[in-house]
Amino acid sequence: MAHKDFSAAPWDEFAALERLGTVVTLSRDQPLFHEADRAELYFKVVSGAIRSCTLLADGRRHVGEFFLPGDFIGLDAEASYVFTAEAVTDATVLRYSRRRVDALAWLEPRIGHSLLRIACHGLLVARQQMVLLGCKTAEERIASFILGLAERNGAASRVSLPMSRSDIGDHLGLTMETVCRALAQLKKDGVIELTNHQLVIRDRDMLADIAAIA
Amino acid sequence: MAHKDFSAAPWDEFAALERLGTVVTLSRDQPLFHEADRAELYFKVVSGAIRSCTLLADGRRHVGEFFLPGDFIGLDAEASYVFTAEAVTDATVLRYSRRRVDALAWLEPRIGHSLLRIACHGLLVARQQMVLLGCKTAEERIASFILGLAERNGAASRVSLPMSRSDIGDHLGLTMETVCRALAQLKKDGVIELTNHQLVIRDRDMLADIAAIA
DNA sequence: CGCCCATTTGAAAATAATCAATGGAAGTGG
DNA sequence: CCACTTCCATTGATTATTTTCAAATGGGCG
Repeated sequence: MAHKDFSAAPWDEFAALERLGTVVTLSRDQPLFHEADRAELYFKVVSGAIRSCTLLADGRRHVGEFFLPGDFIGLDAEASYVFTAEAVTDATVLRYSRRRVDALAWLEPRIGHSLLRIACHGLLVARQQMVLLGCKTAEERIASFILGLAERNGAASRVSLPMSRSDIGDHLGLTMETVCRALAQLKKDGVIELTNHQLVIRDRDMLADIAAIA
Repeated sequence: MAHKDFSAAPWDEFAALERLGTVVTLSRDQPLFHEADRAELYFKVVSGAIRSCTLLADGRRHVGEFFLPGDFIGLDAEASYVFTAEAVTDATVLRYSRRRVDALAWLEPRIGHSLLRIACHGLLVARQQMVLLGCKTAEERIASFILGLAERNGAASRVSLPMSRSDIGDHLGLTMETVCRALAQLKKDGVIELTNHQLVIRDRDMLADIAAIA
């Protein structure tokens, strides 16, 4: 699951791990790993954006998450990865040996506890996404998505949208066209300003209203 | 997240905890805890079924999970519960002091590791559900749901449906009526037999086909 | 400058939701 | 034990949201 330093404390331990990481650079659409690969590595995004994808047999695609700088990838894997991770844009990530991190977790309860907290936070996010997918209309989904991105960016009103409209659609259970129309509606209503990959929140309260947060 | 003994080993530790639990009995629709309650307890289902619910401001409801005998509830909570847990049917659960379990986890890495594995498995299930909600048609959702229940029941072909059609609908992002129609269709096609709260899988391969598993 | 691809917009079609009525099972009280 | 009541499930008809199909626009990059 994605994770930012929402609570500083549990990360002190991970700071010590940083230097164990190896830098990996990815270009747009390049895979970091594939579904069913043996999960031998953990990653942390340094720059750019990564998406996790799952494909159904007939080609339908689901984008589970967008990983942004600071987010960890694969910490929650079991034996194999259950999704493919691909670069949304050119990106750099740090690569860690899972074996080494896990060994540390056994020796040092604080590390293990950090991993657990990250997993639990991932579950929290996953549950919100399930509510979004299970209950919300197209416009509500888009509004929720924008607010979520803004929060991850320190509640800034300027939000970067590095991913394509299709990526957004596959993440929100909508088609590209529906994403466009919902964004156009929000723009028309003066709630957001929008250029292709940059967005400004003009009326956060209205946006939160539309998002129909639980 | 829900959890069964999908892998026996990490549960040996928990077996030792069993005797710390207190029995709680619930009657149909009775809440076990509410969203936003301080999370001071963990639970394990002994009999019956529990559902986790989230309500939007306008009354739309999402059922996150159905917890069946053997499943744990609340292991992944942060400070407060993020959903309400209610009895689907009359049920009995075991109640554990979270404080005590967590203390043990700090002392004993194996306990902590068990908690982590449960959380990761919860994420796995959550991701599958997001794919279901994000990509699948009504009939595919119902087929996936039935298969999921059957698996949790040891891949038996006889499956109990203790929950109402509305519960199923709110879990799958469908209305009660659509659930009925999809079930009727599967019945008509001879894939399942169905009486109100009991279901028999007649053609598992066909059902798996329809489910459009990744 | 021009090409290519992503995005946007429009019109038609489809899936699921809503509205409405009926059927049936479980539970209550006489 | 039966009649009654209530709630849940089912089925049908209509509506609505979103998808699909199609075309046009526009931005970014060579």
